[in-house]
Amino acid sequence: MSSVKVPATRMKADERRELVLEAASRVFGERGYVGATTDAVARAAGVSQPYIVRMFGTKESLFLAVLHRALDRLMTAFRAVLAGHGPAHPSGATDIHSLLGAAYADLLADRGILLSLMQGFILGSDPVIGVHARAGFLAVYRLLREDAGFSPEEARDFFAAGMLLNTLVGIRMSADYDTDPAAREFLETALPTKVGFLLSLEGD
Amino acid sequence: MSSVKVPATRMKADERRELVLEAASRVFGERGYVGATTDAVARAAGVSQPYIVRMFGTKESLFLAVLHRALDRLMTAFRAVLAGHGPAHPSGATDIHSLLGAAYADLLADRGILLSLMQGFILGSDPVIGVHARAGFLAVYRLLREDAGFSPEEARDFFAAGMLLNTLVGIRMSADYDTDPAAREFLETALPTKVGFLLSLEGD
DNA sequence: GTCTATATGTCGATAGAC
DNA sequence: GTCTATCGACATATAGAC
Repeated sequence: MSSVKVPATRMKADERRELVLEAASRVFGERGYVGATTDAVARAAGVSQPYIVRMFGTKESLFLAVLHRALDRLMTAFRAVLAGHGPAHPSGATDIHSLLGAAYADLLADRGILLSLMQGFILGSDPVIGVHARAGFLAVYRLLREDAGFSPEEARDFFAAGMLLNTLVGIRMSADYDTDPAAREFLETALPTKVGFLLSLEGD
Repeated sequence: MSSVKVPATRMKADERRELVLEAASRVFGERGYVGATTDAVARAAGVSQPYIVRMFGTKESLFLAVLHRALDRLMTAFRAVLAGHGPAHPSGATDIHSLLGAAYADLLADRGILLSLMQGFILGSDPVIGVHARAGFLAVYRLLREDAGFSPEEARDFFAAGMLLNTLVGIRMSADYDTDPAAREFLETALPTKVGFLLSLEGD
């Protein structure tokens, strides 16, 4: 087993950047901001650790890039729904609530997006990351209130459902699906259309 | 300023343990599991760092103790409500939903409880902590379903509201209360009876 | 019961070659 | 655009005194 590092094939900056951000989202989502190492991100992206630092300057700005990428994906998906360009709801529902909820759950497909979002959300006490996390959170809130026409109570309940989804993914509730009836009941109640997909993500 | 370390006054093991757990809850809640250092916990508790390790063995088992303490507080508060011994609801409501919700929000008084709970919840991928976090989460779920008589949908919605509260505290949304109308509206909608208290917790 | 001193390991970041 | 080598800071855990 020769684990000699072969130089990664040259790539344009933008492509490599997106590739690294995707890897970083998964790593930050799994281990959290502090727990994730730039070395783990580098290995996940197939490049060297100093190159990660070279590209993003610091671990902190790498995380900020990951956070903003996640927020961009979220806002883009929501705007597509509001413009009538979003995917159909699995149950056939056509109301905005259901469609936005489904769009949010669909972000699960891009592993790490919701998890790194959530990691950012609990870093509110960090003087730099906290500012960005709150700004992003509130931007989504405004989109719901102003563009989607939600009432404050509807927006609150929508966010509550979203935070529950984030938490269920973060706690890896699907790991107990087969062995604990309560876990199974909870998952079937909270995200009936996504349980199968969650279970297919075995081993992080 | 002589910062020479004076030996902490001798104390019985149980008292010191509770004192350390309270300090550790705050530190873990603010910085997360990985971000918190045993040294920061030690300083917050007024003892030396090696003594923390001596008491709990490892940082991991210290966190597990913090997690279980938080779950104990939660379950105890809920059982008191169910036994009719809980505090009254600030709005005068007497239904179980409102009373349990108020009991949950009251845990905010013990700084760090809800935050370290949430920290545990997003550590599901950790092979040790994840197991304890899921077990605790599901124990609360069973209490709601079996002892409080909630339907699966009611339990889901109750948890959703709880996870939203945890997230709002974690992201320090109250930091934007005065400067961002959206933050203000959200906080007033999501936890009308607790905004004042949250704002009084200036500076973590 | 509690401390000081320190070994050991790890991580982010820099220097510099190709 | 990408790598290897390495420095310096910090954190957990151990050893052992009081």
